[in-house]
Amino acid sequence: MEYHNTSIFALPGGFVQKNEHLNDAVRRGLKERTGLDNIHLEQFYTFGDADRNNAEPMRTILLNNGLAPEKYAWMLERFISVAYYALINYQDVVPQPDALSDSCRWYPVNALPPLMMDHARIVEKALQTLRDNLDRKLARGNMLPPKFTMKELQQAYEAILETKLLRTTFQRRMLSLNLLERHEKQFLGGAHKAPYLYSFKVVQV
Amino acid sequence: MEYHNTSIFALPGGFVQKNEHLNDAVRRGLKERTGLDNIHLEQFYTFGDADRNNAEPMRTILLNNGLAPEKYAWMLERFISVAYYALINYQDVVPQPDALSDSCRWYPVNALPPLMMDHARIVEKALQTLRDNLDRKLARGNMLPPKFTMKELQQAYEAILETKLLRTTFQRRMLSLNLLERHEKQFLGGAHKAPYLYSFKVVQV
DNA sequence: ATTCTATTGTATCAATTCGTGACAATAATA
DNA sequence: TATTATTGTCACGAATTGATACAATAGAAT
Repeated sequence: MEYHNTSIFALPGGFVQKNEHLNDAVRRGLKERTGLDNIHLEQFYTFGDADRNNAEPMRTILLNNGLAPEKYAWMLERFISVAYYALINYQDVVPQPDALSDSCRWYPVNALPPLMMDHARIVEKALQTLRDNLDRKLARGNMLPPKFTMKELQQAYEAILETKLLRTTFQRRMLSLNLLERHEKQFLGGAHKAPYLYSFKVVQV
Repeated sequence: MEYHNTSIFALPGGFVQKNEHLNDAVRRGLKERTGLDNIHLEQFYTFGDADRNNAEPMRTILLNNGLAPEKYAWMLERFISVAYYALINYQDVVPQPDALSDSCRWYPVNALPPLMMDHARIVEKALQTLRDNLDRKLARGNMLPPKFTMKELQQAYEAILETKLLRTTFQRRMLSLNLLERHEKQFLGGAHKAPYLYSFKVVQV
């Protein structure tokens, strides 16, 4: 997300209202930027160093939006950020900028613009959290369609872990995890045997 | 921790000062209650429901401490709690109550008094977090002395996971994790073969 | 219709890891 | 010196994993 006329890039975020549940505030933010609703959001860390807030960029942002910094003094103060990620299919979503920003769009994680404050660290921590114990996380995520092929599942793993996996071993392991339900075959592919479709079983708490 | 004359029990906690790092605030709280310093603290979740704060018990606590609720109105307001745990040897520590409480002591997790607000859920979440991927966590914790026997290590696992583990398998697995360094033997035990001492290798980032 | 092609579901087999039991090697004690 | 409980390690079958092979297709090309 880039703020108006500033070349300052940031992760999308927002403030929690006085009587709003923290989780609701995050859902609200997600809805505003993406239109998405009913998405599983995973809280992964709370960043609370006092010096992570930098009044300067914030002042610049306000000024470039025609807002008097004195009137929005609270925005320049120190705040604590509770960070969340969601797993979605980015092709389904065109993110919308908010009033302060002129662009909000997807970037590959390895080609992010320089981010303000400690936002790069936040991305790092999100990836780290996501990568360990991926199995249960993909099931709760919203990255794959309700029904998907084993190949799509494998590609999701490979994208997140940034490694290649062996097809047969992967398939055997996935099936043994007992998280998948097998459905009818999918016929509309190429000139080859059609794959089964799978879905995640309803969550076993 | 029990508040003065109230039968209200709570996990020890505190507020973050305006210019204090979040992590420092937690360290400060730990130091005040336990005298412990340089302990690895693991942040595990941030609890932010708006209705988790309940003004009533807080008002009772203030009144029973001779404090006027009007003067401490901010304490009755909604706040967000960032939760941390640490792994320590509880026998090394006698926790100290603070100004508002008349006792602060250890309880077995399965024999906790009824806790105020959502503190029982916080304990639950801490245990859950701790239990998965225990291997790396014990190494960073401060539960075991710098050098310990394989048996002590196993007992730590068994205490946390609340299961019995097989001695041979456990030993083999621990050694294969490549986290331990073996030292000289320990001679002061009973009438039997003396065990080796081990320590955790310096953290491999 | 028939052949061809790429992908998919499984089977197979060796390599590795794990569960289990056995056993020899002690420190202290009697 | 014998006794005793605990420890380090080995041994062996069972289970899991890595790697390769191969038959079964769904559609395209002939």
